Amino acid sequence: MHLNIDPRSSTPVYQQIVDAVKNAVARGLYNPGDKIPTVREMASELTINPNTIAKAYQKLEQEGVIVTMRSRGTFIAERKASPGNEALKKLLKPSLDRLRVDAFHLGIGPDELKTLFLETMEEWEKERRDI
Amino acid sequence: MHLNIDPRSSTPVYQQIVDAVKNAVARGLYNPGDKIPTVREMASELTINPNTIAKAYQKLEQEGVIVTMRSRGTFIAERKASPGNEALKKLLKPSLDRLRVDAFHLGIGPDELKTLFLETMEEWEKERRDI
DNA sequence: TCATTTGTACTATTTGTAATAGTACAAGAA
DNA sequence: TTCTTGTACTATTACAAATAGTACAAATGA
Repeated sequence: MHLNIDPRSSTPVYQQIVDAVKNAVARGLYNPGDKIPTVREMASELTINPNTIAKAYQKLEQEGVIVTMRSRGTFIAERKASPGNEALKKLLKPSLDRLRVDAFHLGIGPDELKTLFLETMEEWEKERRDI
Repeated sequence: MHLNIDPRSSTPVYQQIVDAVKNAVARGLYNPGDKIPTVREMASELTINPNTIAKAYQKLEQEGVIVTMRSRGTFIAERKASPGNEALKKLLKPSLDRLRVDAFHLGIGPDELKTLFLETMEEWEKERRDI
């Protein structure tokens, strides 16, 4: 579990941990059932207070990314199925709009953005062979 | 300038203003040369401290979204050209990756995400006829 | 049974950022 | 000059993040 945490970043450390774990799972670096380090282990690895790690794990569990089993450890959760849900798709709308706004102010038009998006999607699909 | 600011949000008020203005410009609601309210005007409209508005305007000027002219007011800047810049495109990579990760954890696969993305792009192009 | 492991809970403290309040200044317009 | 408008500065309050330290709860495993 090599996480790059930047204590000087404006995004909170616990949030960086949440993001990093979600990223690793989405990339297939961790699969359901895999054990991740204990709160105390990761705290000493990263020289971060255990409370901060615990907070990150609690958020990850709330989001259904991991499951914790007392005295056994913490594990990557089974992936939720639930596709086709319209409500869920709407959760992505703000991110998509944000992307469009950012692109605009970088001087990147709709066509270029489409290309960049499709390129990124292809990269992801190459890396993950297990989806 | 009807901005919806939520003082209880976790994102700072000045950042909400920055986002709202960038959003309005990207949607074509404001065009280069348009005057936006003065610091004091917007402060009294939104009942927010002028210092907070000033901070937002300073950030917007740093990003090249607006230009301020002392004693005249603040205006939407000319849009920067600068397309085709590889470095700029790389700035969008984190947002694109983030989108992919969020979609994954919502149970939305690559194909569905592509569809959602293209739908969003079409909506934007319908709204803006002046790009 | 009993020690160990592991996540959880709690309080106190420090630090940094956001926001407000109030005042004052600088530069251009009228 | 007077007014407008953005800018700068200090002080203060409020809140979230992070650390530190301690203790507890539940399951494991010898």
